[in-house]
Amino acid sequence: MSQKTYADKLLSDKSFREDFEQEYKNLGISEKIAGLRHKAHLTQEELAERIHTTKSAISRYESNNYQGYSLSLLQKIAVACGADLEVGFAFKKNGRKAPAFN
Amino acid sequence: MSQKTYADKLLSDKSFREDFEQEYKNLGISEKIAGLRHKAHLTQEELAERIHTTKSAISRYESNNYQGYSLSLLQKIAVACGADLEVGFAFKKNGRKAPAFN
DNA sequence: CCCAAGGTTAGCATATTTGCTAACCTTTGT
DNA sequence: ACAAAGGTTAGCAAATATGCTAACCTTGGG
Repeated sequence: MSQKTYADKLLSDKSFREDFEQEYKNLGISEKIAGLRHKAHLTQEELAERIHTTKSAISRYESNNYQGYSLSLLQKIAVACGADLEVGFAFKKNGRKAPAFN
Repeated sequence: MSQKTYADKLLSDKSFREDFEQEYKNLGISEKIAGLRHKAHLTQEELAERIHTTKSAISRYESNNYQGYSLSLLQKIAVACGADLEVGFAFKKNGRKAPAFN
């Protein structure tokens, strides 16, 4: 069906993902978006329709080196996938793992 | 598609969606930013200097009806206050669960 | 081999955010 | 009363994100 996208690879190959997250200081957003979309069983085009944009915009958001995320668009994506967007600040604690979202 | 998902409900039930969007219009970000800044013992002006902007921009971000948050600026604020920015998606459970951040 | 589905990318006009200045308000201390 | 600190707001140019079209790539099925 679909080609194996970067986000797909990130989702399926755990060690690849860990390397990726160390190397790039992304917040991992792109992978989270792709993961959320897949859980909602939507294609990029279907998600795009729900938030009144086009599949190219979704692809851009799921691309690994994108920097321009806005909370408003992230929230539209969340709602369209039946989820909540959660945003918060956390002080680093020694050795403690970051809160798990999903 | 095959089944009526939660997202479908959000999309088809207008009043439900409006309530949802109203409630989560501004995720409480402004309060979280101000709280983080206070925990870091910084004034708006001091925080502004650290991220190379001005106090008016910080005030705008802490104002309760602002809509234009970008992840990049939120992350700068987090780092300047010695914290991490956490972003994630969570599927809704029954009732309202308080976000587990700080 | 073709074709279609799903995804990616480039390039552009428009919309929105950002940084900035300058003014203003409120509180606190002297 | 005055001054200063901390915060708010308006208004603007510049920077950046968004929506869009149109092309392209890759994979799987017939």
